[in-house]
Amino acid sequence: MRERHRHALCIKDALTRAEQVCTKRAIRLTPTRKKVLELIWQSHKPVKAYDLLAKLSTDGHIEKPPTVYRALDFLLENHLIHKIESSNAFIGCEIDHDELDSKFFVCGVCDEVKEVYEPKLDKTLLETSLKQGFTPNQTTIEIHGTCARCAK
Amino acid sequence: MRERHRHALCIKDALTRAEQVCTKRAIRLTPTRKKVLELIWQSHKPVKAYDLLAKLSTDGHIEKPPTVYRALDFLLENHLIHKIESSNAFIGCEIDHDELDSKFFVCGVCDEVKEVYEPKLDKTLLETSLKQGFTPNQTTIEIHGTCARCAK
DNA sequence: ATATAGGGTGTTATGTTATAACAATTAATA
DNA sequence: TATTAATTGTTATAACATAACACCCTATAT
Repeated sequence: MRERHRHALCIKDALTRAEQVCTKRAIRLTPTRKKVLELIWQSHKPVKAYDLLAKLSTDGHIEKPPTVYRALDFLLENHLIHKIESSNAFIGCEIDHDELDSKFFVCGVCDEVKEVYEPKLDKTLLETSLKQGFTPNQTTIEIHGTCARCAK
Repeated sequence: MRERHRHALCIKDALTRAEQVCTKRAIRLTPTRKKVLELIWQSHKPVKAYDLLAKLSTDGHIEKPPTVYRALDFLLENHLIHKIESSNAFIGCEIDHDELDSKFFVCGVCDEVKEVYEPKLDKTLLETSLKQGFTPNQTTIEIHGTCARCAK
């Protein structure tokens, strides 16, 4: 957890934003979807689908894969979470952005992921694309390394 | 296939480079590893591990997953191929570069992937990292969209 | 030439990640 | 309140990847 980081607020904010987005788009944040989003937001580390599945399951009832993958698909489509492709795991969306520009720093020591907003990088990416005659519509930008805290 | 693109030369060049790299590093490009590299280089589209496995198998003999994954691991470690994380597939390395800076354009129409060398993008990525206090050691940069030919 | 150490391969089994297909239920709407 | 569209439940399986151990080459040192 970051110093001076009140994570409970992160979770609360994320859920509030999700509610707003869903209301605005007239789509439903059903209990399962909300629960999955909450579970993902328990930390800033990406979460695996089958770990979510385990957490959704109780003594009495074991959830099956489609339950969690459907919730994940919904949350992904609505940009409430992202998938970290290089680790097959999911993380809450921290930023209000369009589809193109998700960029993640993945720390190999603490496993936390930070999503950044960086127009300059977007600009360079777009320029590079245009130079190739390429029309981008979705990017996977995942930078693995060591975060500032872990480097100390 | 690109216009004026003699793909047989691509394959030949790739294999020649691989031989050179292996000689230089005193490592062995065994028949299986070479065959896998050749199969990957059959096109500029990323290839799935189990498709390689099928191609390695003959009427008389079915190869098993470890055979192909070991060859892939070897080729990845020596930067002779890359993994496209967002599609769980593998592609020949087109560029002489250090570990940090693989960047791919993935066309959603023809499925071809182009690896680019773009120091300016590296520079911006590094600046963005430093701004976060982040020490990068490996990047996943995969831009999905439509390539120039397919856009016509 | 031959012992041996290390790298490479064969094989079985299993672990991990994700989706197809169809039935049943619930919510929105006419 | 009947209809329809969206959501969920359930079974099965597809797709992707590795662990573990036995065996076999091949390089090298004696």
